[in-house]
Amino acid sequence: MSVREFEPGQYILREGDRPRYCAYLTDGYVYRHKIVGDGGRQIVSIHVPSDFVDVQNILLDYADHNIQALTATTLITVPVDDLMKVAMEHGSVNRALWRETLVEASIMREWIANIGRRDARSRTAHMLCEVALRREKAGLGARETFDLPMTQEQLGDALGLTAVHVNRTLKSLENDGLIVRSKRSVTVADWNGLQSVGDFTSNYLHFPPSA
Amino acid sequence: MSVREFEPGQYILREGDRPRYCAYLTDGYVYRHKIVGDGGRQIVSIHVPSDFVDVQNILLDYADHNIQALTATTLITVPVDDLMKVAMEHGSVNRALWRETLVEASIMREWIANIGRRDARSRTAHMLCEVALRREKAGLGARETFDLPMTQEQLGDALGLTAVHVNRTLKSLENDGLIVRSKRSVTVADWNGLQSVGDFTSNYLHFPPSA
DNA sequence: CGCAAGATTGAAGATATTCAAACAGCGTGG
DNA sequence: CCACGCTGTTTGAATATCTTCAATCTTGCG
Repeated sequence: MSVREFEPGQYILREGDRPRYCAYLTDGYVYRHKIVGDGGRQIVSIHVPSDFVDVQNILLDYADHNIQALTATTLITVPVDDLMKVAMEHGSVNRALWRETLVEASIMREWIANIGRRDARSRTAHMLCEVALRREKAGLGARETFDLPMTQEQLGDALGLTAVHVNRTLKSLENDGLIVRSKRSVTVADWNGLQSVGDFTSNYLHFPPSA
Repeated sequence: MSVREFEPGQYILREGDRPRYCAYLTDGYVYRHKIVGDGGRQIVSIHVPSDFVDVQNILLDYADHNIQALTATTLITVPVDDLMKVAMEHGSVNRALWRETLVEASIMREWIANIGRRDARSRTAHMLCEVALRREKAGLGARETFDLPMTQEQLGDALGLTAVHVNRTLKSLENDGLIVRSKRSVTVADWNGLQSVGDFTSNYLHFPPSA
């Protein structure tokens, strides 16, 4: 295995590529996205440190989506074949990796519901809650304060909205005292309120039962 | 393992339940869905015979979504523990099951993109193409003709639309000669056209290379 | 300083929803 | 056999939400 650094915006894997490495994210944000016919882009997942970002492709012959660095990131990469070998020899590794992909799938289901059935305000609040909580659980600081290094364009691509509408939505959340923005960092001013607006519960994240 | 029959609408697993069985679908349609705060429902996947419908929950402690029979269905169920035991002892079973969950995850990514970035017409066409092709690959007949036993309400829940809008959208596709409807079955009148409107390519389904 | 990328705002327009009503198909019971 | 009721479909009109277009403003940075 080896440590690799990526620049903001740099592609880690492109759609159609054959995955060779599996990567564990130690620092920075990474996201996956797909491009649709009219040129639109949809971000399908966001990753925080301690996520595996390429197990999804481990058993598939080619990538069905792009993986890109959002910020400067550090990844630990392991050749797919080696990882599979270890997984096959050690049931616990196998189960852990598999479980990771299942949790990811659960998050994707929630995204489908979020994008399909919640309006812009609720949808945006929901996603802020998710990122906040996943960062907190990864030991990256309290849920109330975190850097959200995404442009409004990128947020729109993640939420199925336009950048303009994201702007108005964030403003609305801020006006209601739910969040505070300064530059590109977000502070949750009212966690319960945000959670309520976002119709958010953390069940789907399948956090292991805390000790 | 045992064979179980379900009535249309019957729940196979409910959100919050502890999954005990893993099921292989031999006959009928099954779908998964989540309920959001305002009572809205979002279908997050549709299953055709030859799909495993409960591997997603196999390593998770409780179900994060509901699984429901769309039509009368036949499932072969295997206790989760037994299946895991077999998977741990046989690498090929392990890989096959895992791969199945990864393909499902890929389909969910496409759904996110479909709902997030395509308009109603394109979105609807895309889903028709997906179901048509998955049925065909499962040996259930040519892609051009298949029963679509979903109500427009259910279609709406799958597409993130209202039933009313689904109705207008289907009419529009029919008026353009892309599909023909009679009762609740759909015929694809112009596969290439539908595929084009739906911005559909089958890459994300990860069909094994045909012999 | 001056550029470039991103954020913000307004106005107009498109897309989808909501509400309401009418209609069709189908199984049940008289 | 037909009436009834139920579920689902279809249609229209009004409305809400989100997008598009375009301009202005802000911020970071060479």
